[in-house]
Amino acid sequence: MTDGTGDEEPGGGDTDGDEESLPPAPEGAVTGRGVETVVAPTAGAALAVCERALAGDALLTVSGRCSVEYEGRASSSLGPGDRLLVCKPDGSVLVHTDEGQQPVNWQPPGCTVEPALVESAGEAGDTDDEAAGDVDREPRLRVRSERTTPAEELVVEFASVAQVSAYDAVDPGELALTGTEEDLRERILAEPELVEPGFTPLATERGTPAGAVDIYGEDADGRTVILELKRRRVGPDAVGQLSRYVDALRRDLHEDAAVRGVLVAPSVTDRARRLLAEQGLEFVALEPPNT
Amino acid sequence: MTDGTGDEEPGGGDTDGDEESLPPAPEGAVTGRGVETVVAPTAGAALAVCERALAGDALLTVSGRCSVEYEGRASSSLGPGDRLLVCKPDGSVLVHTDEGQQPVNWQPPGCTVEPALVESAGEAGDTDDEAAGDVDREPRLRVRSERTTPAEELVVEFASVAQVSAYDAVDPGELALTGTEEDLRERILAEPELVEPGFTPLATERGTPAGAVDIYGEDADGRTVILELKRRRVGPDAVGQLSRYVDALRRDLHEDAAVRGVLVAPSVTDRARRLLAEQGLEFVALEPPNT
DNA sequence: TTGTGGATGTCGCCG
DNA sequence: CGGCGACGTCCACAA
Repeated sequence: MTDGTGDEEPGGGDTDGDEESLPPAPEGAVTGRGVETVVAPTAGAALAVCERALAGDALLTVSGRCSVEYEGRASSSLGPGDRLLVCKPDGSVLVHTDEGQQPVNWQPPGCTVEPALVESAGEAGDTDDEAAGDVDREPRLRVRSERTTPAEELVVEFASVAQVSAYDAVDPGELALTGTEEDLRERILAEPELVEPGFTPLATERGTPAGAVDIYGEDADGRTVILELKRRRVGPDAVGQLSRYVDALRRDLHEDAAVRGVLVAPSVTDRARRLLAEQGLEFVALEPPNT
Repeated sequence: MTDGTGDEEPGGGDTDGDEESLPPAPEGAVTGRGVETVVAPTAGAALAVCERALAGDALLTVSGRCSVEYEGRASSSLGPGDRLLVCKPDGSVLVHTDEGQQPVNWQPPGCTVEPALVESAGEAGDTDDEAAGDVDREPRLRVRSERTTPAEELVVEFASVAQVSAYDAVDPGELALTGTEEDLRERILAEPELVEPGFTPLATERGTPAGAVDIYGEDADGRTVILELKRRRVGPDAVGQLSRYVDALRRDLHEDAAVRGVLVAPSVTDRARRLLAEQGLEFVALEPPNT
């Protein structure tokens, strides 16, 4: 399936037989162009779509009222709210609220993802009377994701599922990005005089005891020059980085003061400029090509 | 609308009248629990749902075959593939492929989002014959997002829309997170002897010419002590940070060698430990509470 | 608006 | 697997 225009239902993609009894598309499912969706599903129907998506390496999205618990490198708890859960076939999990570019909770690629039905939560201070609406005392959809090294667990429990979708996504596209630090390096290697007249690059990624230097070379007088490149305006952290490399290389070459350190970036903050001056380091304004 | 269990259609939420002629829900739309969805829509139907979602501050998701162009701080181009587009009511835009936790392209909150119909792309080396399938020579859905400072533009053009959904999400939830650097600070302020016997915190976020110090205090002998806190294992960058603060404070206090610098973190890499030793700085192993 | 540093940062590369 | 640094990093907070 490479043209994505057919009406194949997700979940039936590869019949590896590694999972017995994949559920059929639930009643109310709408399908087309690689999508299988149920709006306002029962918890059971939502579970069925989840299982079919996961078994068929489809992109799973669930919209609904949910709570989220995370435990691992840190711990977090998130009360009920309407959110979008995305589970990718590579094991990534995202929980997005209606705000912010970043997910409120997540799990990196490579995680296990296990959907299940659970009896209603009834955990944190629920009002036990029956006035809470039509979602209590019903089975709920819970999606649990886990990984190791480090051990991390994410649990999303839906009080109500607004929509569940499986999308059989095929993506051969490769992102072509320009304007990166790598582009800046290539620009300098092609035109070393952009740094200063007589500058000669000798190596990239040259190793020092403190790490690899972006560009290593020498100036018109034969002095060693280290370049630290940044694709955007730099602050104090970049100065510290350059400083470490210069110190390490001076020590390594056993000849003090013969190593110049140059920070190459579009611009520099005041504090960073001061730090550069204090340490006898230099700055050259140059930005990466963007086309 | 606060319970999210009704069947209100998104897009009709606030009739501010600032947009004339909001389109009606297109034919084939399925609604329920705050969701309005069309599977395999025409480009026109997809546009209608997009407009209704944006006008009603709903979470908009579009699944389909698309290409993506970005230009701004950098530039990128992404060829056709099946992806998930998410547009949030705060102006965030995400383009997710089937892999990776991070979006392949995005726009931060505060952007304008403008959906439109365009005549088929026909830009990059298309085969102009009619064998390309049923999506060419048809109007296409294009979503264009823009912001200023910096000027950035993102354009997503769909050759085929598999599904479009508007989700009227309401989220009052607040994330409660523990295990952060802030938690580590509070732990130290509550039990300063965890750093060393006789340590006395005097201030947090104390300013220096190099920036604010995490914890400022003095040891049992009355010497000034600076703490730099990290919630996880630290590398050379954290040493550089601490070093800057110590240097700045020594200069500021006009009394050399009277300032101790201590890095407090769960652990430290070899290289960072060496850097600490070289600069006469110290390390204390301590991690943030995680519950 | 800009500067500065934290983050469950994520991601890729390399040893 | 860990170290290291880039990233269109995003993000909150302070000046």
